[in-house]
Amino acid sequence: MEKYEKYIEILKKNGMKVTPQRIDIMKYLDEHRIHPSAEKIYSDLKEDNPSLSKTTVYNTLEALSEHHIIQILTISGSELRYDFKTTPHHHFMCKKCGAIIDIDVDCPYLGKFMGMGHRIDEMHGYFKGVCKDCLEKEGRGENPLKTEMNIVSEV
Amino acid sequence: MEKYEKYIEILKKNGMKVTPQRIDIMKYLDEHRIHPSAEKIYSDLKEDNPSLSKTTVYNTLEALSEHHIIQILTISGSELRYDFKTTPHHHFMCKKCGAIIDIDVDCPYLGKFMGMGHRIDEMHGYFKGVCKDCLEKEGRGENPLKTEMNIVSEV
DNA sequence: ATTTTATTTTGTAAATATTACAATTTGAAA
DNA sequence: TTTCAAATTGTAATATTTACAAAATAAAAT
Ligand SMILES: [Mn+2]
Ligand SMILES: [Mn+2]
Ligand SMILES: [Zn+2]
Ligand SMILES: [Zn+2]
Repeated sequence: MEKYEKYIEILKKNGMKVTPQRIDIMKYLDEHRIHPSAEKIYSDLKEDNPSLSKTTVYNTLEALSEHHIIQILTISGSELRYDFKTTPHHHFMCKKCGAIIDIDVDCPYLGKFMGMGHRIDEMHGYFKGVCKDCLEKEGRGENPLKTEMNIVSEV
Repeated sequence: MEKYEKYIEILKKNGMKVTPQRIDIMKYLDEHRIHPSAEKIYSDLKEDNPSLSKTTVYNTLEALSEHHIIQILTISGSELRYDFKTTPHHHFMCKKCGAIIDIDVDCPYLGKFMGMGHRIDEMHGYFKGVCKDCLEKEGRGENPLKTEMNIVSEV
């Protein structure tokens, strides 16, 4: 795995200095599409680079997101999660196991919102519930949404 | 303003004890549809009830959300915001002034997601940008989304 | 109306995530 | 090679949320 060129390219294209920490963090996000937290990125990368600072992780994530190289997900509510993929897509979070997975659809409402006069910079579609794997382990249980809206299709 | 009956009804219907603090918090959320934070609810209500505890605010918000009397928004990323309205709708947050406003649309993807085998309990549509008012004060500026996807309609 | 009891409220302390800051290091331009 | 703005590091501070135990109280039982 010696493919750093990809990340160096991206950094240079954005006028950012190329540092080993930035390359490591980008590579980690690119190869771990689980939308990890800053803490997970830090603790995993620290194994191979013990001098890595948590502040560097936060600084880097902030810088990358400002350049739209990564996007920040607020789906969890307790910690920010980071996504190497910046093209619009939705996310599902399992409240049992914490997994966050991509849902590849694009939102049909963007045009409508633009017409309201606001400037839209980001859009996030978040769904929360219990994932297929967890359901198979623990049973399907109740679906709170069903009581409050009409479900289009049931599995 | 002596309409506590509404909130008492809701609490009783959900098998929750009726307390003045819970009534105050529900009434506040019902009458302040700005999706306030726990801190804002606390500091505003504390003026009329100086013995109110912040823990009570958090406990109450947690209890109300578990009974689906309110919903929790993770749109901000730095603090949770609370919404008395629980029927599905989207939100827009202005990154300049912090305002969060309702967008009344419903998501056409719910059926598709259900078909994937996950149990969906919540859905959140979050849009972020700069609101109309802030734009009029400070100019429209750049729209980062425009570079990454095709905008359907521009104002 | 009084007693009883499980629940709620309260205040403080602890936990967690994130940011601020100053000293040191370093990437890259000169 | 020298220079220097920018990045990294470690620590301290901040902010939000949760844990916990004692006191208060809503509501059920008497
Ligand atoms: Mn994603
Ligand atoms: Mn709302
Ligand atoms: Zn799961
Ligand atoms: Zn605004």
